[in-house]
Amino acid sequence: MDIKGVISLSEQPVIIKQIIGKTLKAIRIKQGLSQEDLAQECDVDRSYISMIEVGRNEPSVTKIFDLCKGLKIKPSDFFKMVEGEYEKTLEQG
Amino acid sequence: MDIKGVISLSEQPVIIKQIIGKTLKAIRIKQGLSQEDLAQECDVDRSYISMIEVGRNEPSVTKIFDLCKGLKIKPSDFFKMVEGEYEKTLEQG
DNA sequence: GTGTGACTGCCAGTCCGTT
DNA sequence: AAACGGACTGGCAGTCACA
Repeated sequence: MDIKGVISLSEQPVIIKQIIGKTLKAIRIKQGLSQEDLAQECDVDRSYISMIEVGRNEPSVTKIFDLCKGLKIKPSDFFKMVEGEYEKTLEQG
Repeated sequence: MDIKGVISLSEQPVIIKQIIGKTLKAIRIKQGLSQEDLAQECDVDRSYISMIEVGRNEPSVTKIFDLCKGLKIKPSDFFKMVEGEYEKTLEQG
């Protein structure tokens, strides 16, 4: 088994949904919004925002696009952040 | 195959899953891979690849990361393509 | 203003047949 | 072979009520 196999095993190495939640929360806080504010902006349940941020639910891509609209950021920027955090987590193991 | 014809008359403005499928297929074809090749690479069912490409299923972000690994591209690049197509579709209305 | 147990409906994902 | 699609099911997305 080579290096590649060690790093990129497919079992359950990095939990993406937790990274998504962490990223979402960071952006929301930075913008001075409450979960409730964001929920209304995106027309979703407030507790749903909570679940995402805590890493209990993984939102679909469609939902992420909605959330990004509420946050007034580009989805591609959001995913870039997620990817960065993902790679960082992989390195740390 | 054009996205426009696929959009239903429901309130959904743009169907992200259709764009994801279109994007995935374009990349796969460009790399000269069959659905089966990619399925094996990502350890998923072959017909699942088909469903995504046809726009019947919307894969989770986690699955998209898996698929990108199989395609050897960066997820952020994938999402950038999706976003580009999304905005293009919005303009056309 | 935020987290969470409990619940339900729906859809992601698979199996298998068809082309 | 290579792709599509009908039919099925388990699990999770998403909601509500409360803490």
